[in-house]
Amino acid sequence: MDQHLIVFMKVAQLKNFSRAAEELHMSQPAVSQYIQALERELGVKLLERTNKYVEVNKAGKIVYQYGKSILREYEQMQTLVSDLQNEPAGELRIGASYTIGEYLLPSFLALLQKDYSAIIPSVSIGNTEDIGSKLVSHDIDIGLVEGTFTHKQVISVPFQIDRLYIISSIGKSLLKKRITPEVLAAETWIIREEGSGTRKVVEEFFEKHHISPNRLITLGSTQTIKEGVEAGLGISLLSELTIQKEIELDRIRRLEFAGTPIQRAFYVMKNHHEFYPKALQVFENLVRRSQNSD
Amino acid sequence: MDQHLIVFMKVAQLKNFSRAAEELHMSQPAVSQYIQALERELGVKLLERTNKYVEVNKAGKIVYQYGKSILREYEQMQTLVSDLQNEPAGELRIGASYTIGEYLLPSFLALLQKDYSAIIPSVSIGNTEDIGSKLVSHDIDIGLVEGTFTHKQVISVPFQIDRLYIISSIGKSLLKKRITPEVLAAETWIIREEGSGTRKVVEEFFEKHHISPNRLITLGSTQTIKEGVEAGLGISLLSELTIQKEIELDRIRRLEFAGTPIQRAFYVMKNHHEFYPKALQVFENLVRRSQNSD
DNA sequence: ATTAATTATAATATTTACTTATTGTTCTTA
DNA sequence: TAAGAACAATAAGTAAATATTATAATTAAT
Repeated sequence: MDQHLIVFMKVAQLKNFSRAAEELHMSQPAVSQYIQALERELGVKLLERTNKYVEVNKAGKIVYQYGKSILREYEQMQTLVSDLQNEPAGELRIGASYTIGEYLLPSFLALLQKDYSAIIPSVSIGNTEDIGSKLVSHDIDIGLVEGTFTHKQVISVPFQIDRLYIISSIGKSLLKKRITPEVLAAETWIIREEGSGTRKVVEEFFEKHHISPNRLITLGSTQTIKEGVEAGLGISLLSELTIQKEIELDRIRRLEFAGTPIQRAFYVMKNHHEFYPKALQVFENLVRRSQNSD
Repeated sequence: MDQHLIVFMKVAQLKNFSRAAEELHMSQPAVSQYIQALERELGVKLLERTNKYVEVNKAGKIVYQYGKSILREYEQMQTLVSDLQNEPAGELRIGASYTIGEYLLPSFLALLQKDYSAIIPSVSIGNTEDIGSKLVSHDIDIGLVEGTFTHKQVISVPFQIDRLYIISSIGKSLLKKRITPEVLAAETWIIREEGSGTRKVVEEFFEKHHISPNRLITLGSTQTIKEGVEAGLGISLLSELTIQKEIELDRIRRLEFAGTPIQRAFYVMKNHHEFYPKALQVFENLVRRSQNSD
C-alpha cells in the first residue's frame, strides 16, 4: 500500500517526524522525503513545521481524513482476501460497557482465544454512547452494550437477558420486613454515576414505583457499590452478573420485591456495512450463542 | 497513489495485460510484475490467466471492488485539496435524461465552459433510474432528470418547471374544433417508448382525462416524434423545450385544452455525501440559477 | 551564548521499478 | 498437424526511486 499516505498519517498523529520515523523503522530523512514527495504530488503543503511543533494545516486535515478512510479500506480488503484462504485472523476491536466488559467479556475472550488464537482482540470500555460513536467512526468493529444506539449506520441485536436485583447486606433489619415502595424509599440507595446504563435502570425503577429515596449515594464503580452494600452503607440495584460471588459467600442478599428482577437486554452493536470478516463472524456467533438470546 | 492497484484495476477492466500496458504507457512485463507483486503482497492469486482470457477470481473481485472505492477516494482527496488553492477544475461527470440532455444541458455546458474552462465535463444520458443508480455507484457526480429517485444515498431538488403541450401539425382539422377528451381519444397519438419520463406524463394524462386513444404509435426519439407530428401522422404531448423552433416556424401548433400545459419539475439529483468540490458547486449553482426554480 | 531538539539537505548506497529481448504457452487456421 | 498469432512470463540489464549516513540549519529553552 501507498507508503506516502502511511508515513503522512503517522507524522500527523505523532506531530513529530523523528518519532514517526522510529515507529515506522526508517530514518528521519526518509520521512522528510516522503512528506515532501506527497506535498509535491498534491501540489500543496500539508504540514506546518517548526522544530517545536508539527501541525497539519487545512489541506493536511483533508488528507488525514481521507487517508484514514483509504487505509482502513485497504486493511479491510486485505482481511477479506486473507479470509478466503486462511482461518479467522487479525485484529478484532471490541467495545463494551463496564458491566459487560468486566463480567461477561473475559469468558468470551477466553473462548475466542481457545479456538481462534490467530484473532487478536483489543477492548475499549465506555458507555453505550461512546461505543456507538466509536462504531460510527470505525474505531471499533463490534460493541457489546446495555442499551440501544440510534444511528442509521448502526444495528443493535439483543444477545442476552440480564436480571437486576435489589441487594442489601445480610445484617439489615430490612430483610425481615415485607418490602414495599415505602420501605425502599426509607433506605439509603447507592447508585452508579450519571451516564451509566445501570444508573438509568435504577432511575426508571424509582419512577415506575414512585419511589424517591431519602438518601442517594453515587459511586463510580460496581465494585465500590458492592463493598458499600456489604458494609451496610445502603442498598442498591445491580445485575445478577456482578453479585454472583457475594451471594454465594452470603455477604449480600437479594430482596424479594414484586417487579424484580428487572429484566433488560444486552445488545450486540455493529456497523451496518458490507465488511464482515471471519474474525467478526466468529466472535459474534460466540457472543450470541452465549446464552438464551433474541 | 499506489501504482499496484491502478495497474490491477486496468488489467481487470480490460482483461488483457498488453492492452493495459499500452493504456498506462508502460511495457507489458512491467504490468506482469505489478500484478505479481500485488498477488505476493496479498498472498493470493487475483487473476486467472491463460493466453486467451484474463479473469478476476474471487479474491480479485474483492480487490476490484475495494480498489474502485480506494482510488475514488484518492481522487476526491486530490480534488478537494486542489480546490483549496485553485479555481474549480477537474472532471465533472454529469448524468441527464434525454430531454434535458438534448435541450437544456448544451446551454449549461456552454456557460460552464465560458467561466470555468478548467472543468472538464462528461455527459451520460439515461432515464431517471439509470441516472439514479449511476449516482449511487459513483459513476457520475450529478444528475439532471425529470423524475425523482428514492434511495437513502441520493437527494433530489427541483430546479426548473417544465410545461408540456399537446401538439399537432398545422393542417389538422382538429385545430378548428373545441378540444374535448373525446376528440383527443379519436386521434392517433405518437408517444415515446416505455421508461421515458415523457411517456410517463402522457400515460398519466390519459388516465386523468379518461382517454384511451384509438391508435398509439411508439417512437424512440423526440426528434422522430416531432417529424411524425409535422407530417400529420398524429398528435403528441411534448415539453415546450423540444418544440420551440417548430412553433416559431409554424410547423406545429399547440392545442388548447383545459389541463394543459401539464407542469412537471426537473430535478437536480446528487449523492448525499461529504464530497462537494468546487466544480460540482459551480455547476449546481449554474443549473439552479437557470430559471425560476424551487 | 550554549545546548538540546528538531527538520532539511547532500551525498551515497541500495532497492525497486521499468525496459528490451526472449521464451514458453495456448489457441487458431490453413 | 504444422505454422502462425496472440499472449503472459522470465531474464538481464538499466533507470529511477527510495533508503541511509552524515551534516547543516533552525528554533526554543536554559
